[in-house]
Amino acid sequence: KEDTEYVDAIKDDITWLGFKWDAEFYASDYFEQLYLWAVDLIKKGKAYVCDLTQEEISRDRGTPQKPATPSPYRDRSVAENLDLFERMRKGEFRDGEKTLRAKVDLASPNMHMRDPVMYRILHAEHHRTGDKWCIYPMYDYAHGESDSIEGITHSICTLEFEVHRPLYDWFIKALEIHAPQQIEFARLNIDYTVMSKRKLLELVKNKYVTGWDDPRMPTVCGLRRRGYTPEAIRNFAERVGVAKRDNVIELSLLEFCIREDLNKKAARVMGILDPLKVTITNFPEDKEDMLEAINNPEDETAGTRQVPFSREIYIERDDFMEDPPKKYFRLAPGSEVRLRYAYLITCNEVVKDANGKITELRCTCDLASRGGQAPDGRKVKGTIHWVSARHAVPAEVRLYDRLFSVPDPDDVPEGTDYKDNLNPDSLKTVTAMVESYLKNVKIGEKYQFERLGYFCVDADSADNKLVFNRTVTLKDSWAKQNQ
RNA sequence: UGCCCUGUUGUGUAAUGGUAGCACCGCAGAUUCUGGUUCUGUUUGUUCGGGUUCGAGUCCUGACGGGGCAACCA
Repeated sequence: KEDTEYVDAIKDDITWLGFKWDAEFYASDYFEQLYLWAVDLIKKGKAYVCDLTQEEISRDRGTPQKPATPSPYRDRSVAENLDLFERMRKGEFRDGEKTLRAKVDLASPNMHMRDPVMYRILHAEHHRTGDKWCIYPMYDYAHGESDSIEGITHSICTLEFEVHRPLYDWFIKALEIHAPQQIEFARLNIDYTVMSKRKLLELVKNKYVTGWDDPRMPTVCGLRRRGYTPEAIRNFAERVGVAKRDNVIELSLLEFCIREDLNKKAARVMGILDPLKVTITNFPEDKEDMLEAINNPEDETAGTRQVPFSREIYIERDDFMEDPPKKYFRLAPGSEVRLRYAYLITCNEVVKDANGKITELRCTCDLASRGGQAPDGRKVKGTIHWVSARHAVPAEVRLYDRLFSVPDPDDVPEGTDYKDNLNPDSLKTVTAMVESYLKNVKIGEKYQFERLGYFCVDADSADNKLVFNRTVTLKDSWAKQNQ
């Protein structure tokens, strides 16, 4: 019954990724044919009704080295099997009382060949067939036969079904029907990331994350909300390739793909995640200067915008150091930097509170450097981003980190639950000051906050509140050499 | 101690029996009003041992490593 919820979600994801499908098929549409074929197998002496319980079947299955012990019902007559199977369908038995089993090979080293169950009794409502059926085919029986009905030539699935292929082929051959070919490939893994649906479901159920579309989830809808684009994901998949060997892809490849795409598309914008007030002492109190900023240097057609500048601005706290190391290009006492698109400023005074925390910088600017270029042609190495204090608007910004704090969440030390390694700092929310230009953004739009990273307007930003999810940080060679 | 799958740079993926290539990562430079982008250069690889061959990542053989399999789940 809840099946449709997942089916619909998958359809949404596929559509969003940019794919279409010709037609939809449901295994349940084939229940009648599957039933007829099962009868056919009974008649051929290749299937029988078994009264053993689940536990008994499991107990008698043997081990890879030791053959299974035959079910006492294995040699029932065709007539009796036919009668019993029909009565199973009619609902004369309770759940689990009987099964239909294929008569294959009890000594096979492949456990799936040891008389697998084809049908079990389940008095349950089906989301498509309602209460028409009380016996349902098992995956191994339904899979190949459905493929055959649909005229499939190549049936692609993941590696864990490799051992099922002999059985897949066995049913097709026994039924003498069109033979599709099953081909397996390795699933995609990403380092530091849980990909198991079972485990992700637990994270959702137990509210470790806000839902399947939590921006930290490695789901399509999660990536989407995080700001990943279909193009980037498709590109990623293409670069990863398909093969049969197990793989673990480095997260950096995914990040490369999204940066590559967003670099071309995302409008540049200025925002300050951790504001530090700067007063330009020689800038008139009431003056408002409008400066021209380029929206996207990678895309001429994106045009320009006007950015207001005034006496009081905010800069990133990281962009000032009182006692800078050798190669620090940004603001420091006595040093000069460029405020992007605005003026060259020099820091003269550092104001601190009682605890010694820096609360304000007092700077002077070169009024002749309006636009960012000094008339005398002198060069400054550093250019930092800023926002006019008077004009800036607050925004909630969510910074995401890896959900897990171990290299491989699927390979945690013995005895620990993988959830014990959840990273408590995987979500950090800060109040940022962003340029007023962002007041009218739409949900889903992507921006690059200059020097900070790519951000996506979140679906939560309803009631006039600006909410951004950080998609991915910019590459930062300075941070790297200083870690 | 059964059967199946699989071993190519740090990662992923190519190479009719004929120069081991591509991308990411890393490193080094150049350009730059984003320490971004772009551009250039660059380190590192066929798991091991036999065999066939003029020639083996590729074929044969033996070992070793990794993964999977014993649900009335899919």
